[in-house]
Amino acid sequence: MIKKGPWKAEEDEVLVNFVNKYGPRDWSSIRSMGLLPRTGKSCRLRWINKLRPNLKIGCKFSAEEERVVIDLQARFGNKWATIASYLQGRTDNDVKNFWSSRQKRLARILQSSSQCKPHKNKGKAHEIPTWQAKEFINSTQMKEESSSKYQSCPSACIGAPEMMQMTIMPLPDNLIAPNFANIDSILPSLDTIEPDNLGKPSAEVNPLQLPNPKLELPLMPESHDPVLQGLVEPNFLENVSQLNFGSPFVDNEKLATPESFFDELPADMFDFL
DNA sequence: AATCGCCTCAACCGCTGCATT
DNA sequence: AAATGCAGCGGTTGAGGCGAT
Repeated sequence: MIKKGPWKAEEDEVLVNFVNKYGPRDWSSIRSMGLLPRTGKSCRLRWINKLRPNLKIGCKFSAEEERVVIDLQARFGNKWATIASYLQGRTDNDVKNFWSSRQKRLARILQSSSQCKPHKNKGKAHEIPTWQAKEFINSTQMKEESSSKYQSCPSACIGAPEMMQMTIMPLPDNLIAPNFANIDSILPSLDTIEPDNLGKPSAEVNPLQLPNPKLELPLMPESHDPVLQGLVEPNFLENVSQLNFGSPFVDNEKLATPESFFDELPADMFDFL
């Protein structure tokens, strides 16, 4: 009979003793030896995610870690184990959970911003009123039209004629922000990461929190979540107006109305941030 | 105080690649 | 070369906590 579900302290103890004695391998022998009625797979997962030494248990991702995950996800995609190898004390499960909850959060922001109905979670700090979302779109478009540096991505020309009639926030000339549509431009130093390090266990890679001259990621403005922080700041519109939402995944012809705009966006459009 | 919705986290599942037989 | 088992990875789900109403 194979046991599933939450682990008990006694089971953890048995598992730790096993690893101390035989090392983190031969997981299936834990069951065959009659030590635990768990699959080797389950034992391995428990060890990696909870019992392994030097894990950051119950510790939220710091702003720095969040920034690293966001940057590396843009570069590597959903290679959670690879990303986790750059974060000391974090597992692929941690990174995966962080990312998926962040995605849900962003998706909900877009969703609530695109619907003119009362917000279910009133009071949440990251809510965006619809009017803000609309100006968000407009200011982005105006930026596209007014700045030649965004012309490299024509698909950023989003919106419809009626949207042009909306109030436009003036764009301060002194604002400087990276062109997030080209994620590589904000990841210059990642080019220097040695490929040989990718995929290795964190103990073998230079974790971000250890001295690593080759991994110096550019700092975003101080924030907990760079996206949400930017959205709730007083200068929200000024910030978002700097963003280029050009995306190869957006079919411009479908973006006929402000209402349809958010529906057509890929859920991960904010990944550029 | 009760309810609801969201968030986080732990654990499982399915799949793939690799090593061994 | 084929079969098998194992390790590892990414996706998904469910439970519990927490804050807002």
